[in-house]
Amino acid sequence: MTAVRASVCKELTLKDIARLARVSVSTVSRSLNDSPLIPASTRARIRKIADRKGFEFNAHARSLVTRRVGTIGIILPSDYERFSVNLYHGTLHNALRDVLERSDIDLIVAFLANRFTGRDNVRKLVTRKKVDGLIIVQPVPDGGLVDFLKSAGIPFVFSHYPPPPGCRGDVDLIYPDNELGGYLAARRLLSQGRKRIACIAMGGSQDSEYALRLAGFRRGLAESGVSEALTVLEAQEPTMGAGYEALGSMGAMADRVDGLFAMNDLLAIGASAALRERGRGVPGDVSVIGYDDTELAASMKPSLTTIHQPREELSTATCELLIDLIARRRAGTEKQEGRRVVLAPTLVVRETG
Amino acid sequence: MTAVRASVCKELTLKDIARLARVSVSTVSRSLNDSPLIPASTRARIRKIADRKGFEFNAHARSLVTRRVGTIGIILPSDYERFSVNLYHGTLHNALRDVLERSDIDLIVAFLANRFTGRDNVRKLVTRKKVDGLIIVQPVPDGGLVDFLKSAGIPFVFSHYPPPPGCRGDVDLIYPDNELGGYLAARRLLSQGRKRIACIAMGGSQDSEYALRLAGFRRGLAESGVSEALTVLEAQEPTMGAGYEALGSMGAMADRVDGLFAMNDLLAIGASAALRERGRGVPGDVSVIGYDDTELAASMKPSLTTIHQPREELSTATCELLIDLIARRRAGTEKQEGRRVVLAPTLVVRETG
DNA sequence: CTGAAAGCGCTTACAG
DNA sequence: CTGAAAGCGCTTACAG
Repeated sequence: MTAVRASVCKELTLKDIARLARVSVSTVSRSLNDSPLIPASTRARIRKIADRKGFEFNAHARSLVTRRVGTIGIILPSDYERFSVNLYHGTLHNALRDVLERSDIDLIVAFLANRFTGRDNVRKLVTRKKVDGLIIVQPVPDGGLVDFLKSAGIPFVFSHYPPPPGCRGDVDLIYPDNELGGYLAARRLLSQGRKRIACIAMGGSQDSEYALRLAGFRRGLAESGVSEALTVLEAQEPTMGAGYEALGSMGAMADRVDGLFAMNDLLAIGASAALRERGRGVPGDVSVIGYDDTELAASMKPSLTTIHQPREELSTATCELLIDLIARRRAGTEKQEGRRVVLAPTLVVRETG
Repeated sequence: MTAVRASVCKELTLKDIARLARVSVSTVSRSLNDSPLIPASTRARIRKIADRKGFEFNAHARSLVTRRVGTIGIILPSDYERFSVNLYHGTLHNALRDVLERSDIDLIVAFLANRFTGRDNVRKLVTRKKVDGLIIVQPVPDGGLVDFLKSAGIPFVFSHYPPPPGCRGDVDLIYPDNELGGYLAARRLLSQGRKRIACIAMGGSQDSEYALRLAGFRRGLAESGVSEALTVLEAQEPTMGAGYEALGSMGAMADRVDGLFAMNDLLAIGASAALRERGRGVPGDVSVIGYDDTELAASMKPSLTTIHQPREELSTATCELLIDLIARRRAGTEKQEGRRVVLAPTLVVRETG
């Protein structure tokens, strides 16, 4: 312990500043916290001394009494590190970080459970009081997690994933309108006069994101009575390779199709490569539309027309809601629950469709 | 305050556990910290009670006295969110998180400075005592940052970026051998009998990563006396678009070149697209090699031969060193300084070269 | 407006 | 082996 102390130059505390300013620690504390009790001139004088010395509050001492840390937790989707997931969620995560940074809030990043020890990270972070609130980028889980969060009284917001079927009504969710996204894709293909349309859905997946996109796409086609013509291909995973395979599995039908909607950008890119290999031009012969508007979409040659996920609004709305919930909790204000904020995606027209 | 308390079910403290176990808080504290002072049977009994109640230490109270939090900070490169940077650094960051997760260490992620308020995040995190150590994924900076970290006595490791020219010798750096990577690329092209070789360098950049790769590439060519034949193209930024442009800028020479090394995967992919558009087959007419082995490299059609960055070793070595430094600091053990751990990249042969 | 004092929930000499 | 007590660095009634 003494060795540690020795190696550390100056562990500045309120007491030190108080001594320098010839006032009590109470006054320093109030001054640096901008208490109206202290005259502005005194505040300024003390602030100057603190700044000159590079003083910062010890976050632990402070949190112990104020019961807040200035850190929030972000829970990443469990498959965050898969390329196909990371491509979209990485940018969503960046957007969340941007918004939080604006409010000068620190950010602890974790998965729902530790992937090696299996520990429940959420309970750990919450019970140890390491976070003031949580942004959970995961579908609302069935188990007791939500009950735990509620009983712990910690603010939390679910972001990105639509409510699963039978989702409890007492949690706050913010997510993009996947159905609308699919619908926009259909309208676009139809507006280009495409008739023989295929789409690449995510095979065997219960994942409602993709299911909703497909439903919206179907609705769009149905409005123009084209739905009969729809060929649905099933991809095994949301990757370029799977998109390439899916297109290949069409066989000769691939030579007739003139419009293609893929459930994400990677599938669309893979399918486009397969189309080109068959001698079918994109967008000359076939219009191709992806989903997500990942950064790849803009840089591909030809660049990919796609459905833009409202990342910015999603991040902003999520953080603002959480920050509001944290403030309300501190104020003791009763908070309403069960918000459903649904954000609209947009069509981004580029070269492929 | 009372309102807050009311909404919270049970704020379990050591005292509560002590009451339940009919012992003192000292005994509970020692038991849960596995102190050998307490007989194993007592420890087990108390541990069981704590677990049943879902007790966890209040991290703030604990840190206040132990002077450690169980959180480390990762400082991201300032251009982390650019696609070209994120593609590699996102996976490096994931790898770092994996290693830390294994040790059950929490992780606060930040940039060197807050991009909105301009605040120095490192000083903030360190002075407020929010982190036990720092992994800095940034070139060693000139300013007083390092001096500050040293005077604060906080352990830190610079990861990924090679030491800039004139870098101070008293900091620990772990990074891949970029020169070797370039060399490997040259050897590969030569082994394929390629003679008319071009490379896409990063234009106008002082960035030594790219400079070193180019130097290694030159060395490789020189060994076979082919260096005269080298055409160096300058890209403006490390993107697909820039790679495409760079290749285009070769004009008719593009029809003669038979080997191409690009300073990263995106440049290679963009250049390959341009080559194909000119009717030059990859790898039939031209062998193409990228750098980084980003996840895109494996999924492209044709898949990209590239230099694999030793992300895993880099992450492991970085975290292990930092964890060791933190332990030594606590133990008061004198630590050596100025380590330079250089990791070897490897050639990953795929379809393009 | 200002300060002395209690207290947040832990750990750890110190005394038994 | 066990516990009472001091102390980590803050905030905040409370009293002036």
